Amino acid sequence: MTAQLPLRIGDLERRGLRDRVYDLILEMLLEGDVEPGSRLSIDTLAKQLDVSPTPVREAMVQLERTGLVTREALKGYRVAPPLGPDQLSELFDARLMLEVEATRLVAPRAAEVVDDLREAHRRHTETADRLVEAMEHGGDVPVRTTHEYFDADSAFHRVIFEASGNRYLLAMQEDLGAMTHRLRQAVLRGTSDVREARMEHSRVLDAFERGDTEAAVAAMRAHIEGVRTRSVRDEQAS
Amino acid sequence: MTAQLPLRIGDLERRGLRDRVYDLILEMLLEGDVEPGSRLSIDTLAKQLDVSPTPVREAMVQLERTGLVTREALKGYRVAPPLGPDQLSELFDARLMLEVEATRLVAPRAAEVVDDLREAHRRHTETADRLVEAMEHGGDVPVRTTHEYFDADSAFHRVIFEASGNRYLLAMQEDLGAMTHRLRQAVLRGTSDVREARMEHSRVLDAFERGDTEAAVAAMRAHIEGVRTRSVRDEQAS
DNA sequence: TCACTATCTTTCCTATAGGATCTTTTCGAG
DNA sequence: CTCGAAAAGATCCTATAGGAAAGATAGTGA
Repeated sequence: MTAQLPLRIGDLERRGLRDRVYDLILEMLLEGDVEPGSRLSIDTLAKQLDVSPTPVREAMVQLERTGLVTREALKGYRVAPPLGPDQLSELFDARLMLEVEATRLVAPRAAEVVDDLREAHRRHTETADRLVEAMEHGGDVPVRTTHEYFDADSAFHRVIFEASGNRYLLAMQEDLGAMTHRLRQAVLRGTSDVREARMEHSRVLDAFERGDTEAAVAAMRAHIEGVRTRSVRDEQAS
Repeated sequence: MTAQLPLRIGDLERRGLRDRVYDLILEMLLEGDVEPGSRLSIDTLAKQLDVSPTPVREAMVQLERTGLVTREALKGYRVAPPLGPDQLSELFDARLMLEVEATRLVAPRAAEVVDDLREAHRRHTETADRLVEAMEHGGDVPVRTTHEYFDADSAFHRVIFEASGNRYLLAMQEDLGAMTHRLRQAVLRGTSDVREARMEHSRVLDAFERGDTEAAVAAMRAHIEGVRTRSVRDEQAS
């Protein structure tokens, strides 16, 4: 986050070229400026990033597991098609299960995480305000602003999963994270969505501060269902 | 399953060398004849399988995601260490969540799956009987017998997940599947374990046949908790 | 005897090259 | 003009080779 990350690599910073290539391609995909269904040529990507095909190939295997790209043997990789209605429904069912379970695990030890959660919520509110302002101001919303908002949103949920102390739950959440992220940027339409999300997060935080486990679970459930409702609505609108 | 699968490859059967290499290494790991913590050299594996390092490397990336192998950048891959007590606990928490949720999703449509479930249970019972007989007979139990038993066990649970109609749930279950499998073979000690597991499966099937959702969920929960109890007991015994 | 260093070996990691396969384009026949 | 087939191009896939880093071993000094 210095000034403007170059697409070239050049210096491998002590953790393998494969991981850097993975990050770059992931960012490219999440940025959203690639057409779903379009081909992702190994050789082309390798030339663009100025590396050999081997690390690109490894990164693609990793990406395949996230569901962001699809692979057909001997035919290459493609950007995954957008989520259909049924896929959307399944995704939210799975996410609801995960978030509820994580909340239920963490809430009894609410005191240990409430500080981190409050800080995450503060950041989320801050970025949300900035985003709403930018949207109301008219014109194009800076990519950076939406990016920060999404990051803050993810961070809020991640606080809970990391505190759950269950590495498998965390891994599952991160697996779904990529899909969820892709969904988010496709959805975000009006300022009301942002306001509602902020309010729902606030209710979760309140329940944690009061140490009320059942209320926390209920609030989290309501939040995920809220996201689902808004997503489906925007899906149908388009 | 013709007669004796050769370690060499030779003919690539229309789905990429990478996938075949993955299957072979996976089987080798699940077979259990590799020491946890031992190194998995890319080049050595490539020579053993008579392929180049590239497809081996891709397969390892895939295996890394399953948790069966660990990777340290610039240091190579290792067979994952055995599950510690806390890891065991987390694994069962996660699996309990998944199995309960899947059961809850499927049970209302029990009629659609009860046939498959009954058949899976029949196979499980059959292999269990064979395994118990072999164990009581004394001497070494054939690898094939235990393998068939584990497969039948997995298949029983898979019926439910596939019927859930949620691809993310299924994917999560398969992710945990590798760890679960590794656990199983480390645990299996007495014939009572097999009998208890068979009984618990039977109760799940009964509840499905009666169309009683809550009973099915309770039976599944009891089953997973039973496996957990037996695993922890055997863990402490060793 | 112990600790430290330098060298050597092993292994990972990346790059380049060539064979096999799929896609596209072009040409010809109906 | 439409359809089918063949050839050219692009791409995936695998193999081989070489540079770089980590680990092991032997040797020297305190």
